[in-house]
Amino acid sequence: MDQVEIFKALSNKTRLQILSWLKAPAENFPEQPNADFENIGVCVGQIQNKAGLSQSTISEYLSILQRADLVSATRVGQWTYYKRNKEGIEQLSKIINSEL
Amino acid sequence: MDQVEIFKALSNKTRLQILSWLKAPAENFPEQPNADFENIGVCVGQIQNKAGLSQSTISEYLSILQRADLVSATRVGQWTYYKRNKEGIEQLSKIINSEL
DNA sequence: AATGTATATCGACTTTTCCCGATATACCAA
DNA sequence: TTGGTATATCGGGAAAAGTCGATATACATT
Repeated sequence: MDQVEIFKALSNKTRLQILSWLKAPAENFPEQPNADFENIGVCVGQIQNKAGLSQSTISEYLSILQRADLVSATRVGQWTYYKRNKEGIEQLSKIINSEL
Repeated sequence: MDQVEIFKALSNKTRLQILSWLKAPAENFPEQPNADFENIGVCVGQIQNKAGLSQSTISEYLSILQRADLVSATRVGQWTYYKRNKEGIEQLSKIINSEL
């Protein structure tokens, strides 16, 4: 993964917010029926509601975060659940500590 | 300082390189007469030579990095020396560890 | 099979970023 | 004070990102 792409993914207020919401889903989202968001993540619709941007924009933002390895996605039925990707974020932390 | 501005500053290959060069100036730049770059930093011209972009572009890039608190500048005579800003980079590291 | 819901993708428009050359400013030396 | 060097700022054209509404796709329910 290109480092520049990681930082570009983070260069947007809404995407930063999404990432911080996904750090503590229970504090930031109402409960979901049939899906434990601590394990599987939060579905696109909930993130969209909270962010207040259009569905297409949020879907694209989530895929930008995913391409940067900052979140991961799981499809279950008609829903896609996104959650924070611990490894990717640790990787970023390492880049900063070793290269900058 | 706005977090988004910090990540924007890092969303560019050349600016990331500059920052990594400034982490170890002695390894990345030829000696400068009359200026210890470990203490005071590296002048714009040397950075420009190494980066291979225009003078105006590099000057602007350095000021973007400075506004993000990632580097600091010292003017001495006709030269401006830029160096890595340890505090700003530590701050960034903290943001990532605590908020993302 | 038909309809409804969740998400992804497309096309378009606007705003921002990239990067340049030209010019301005600051400082130094003769 | 004139000219030279280093850096900053300005104006602009091309490329990328932000964001939307419309449409496509995928799945579930009847």
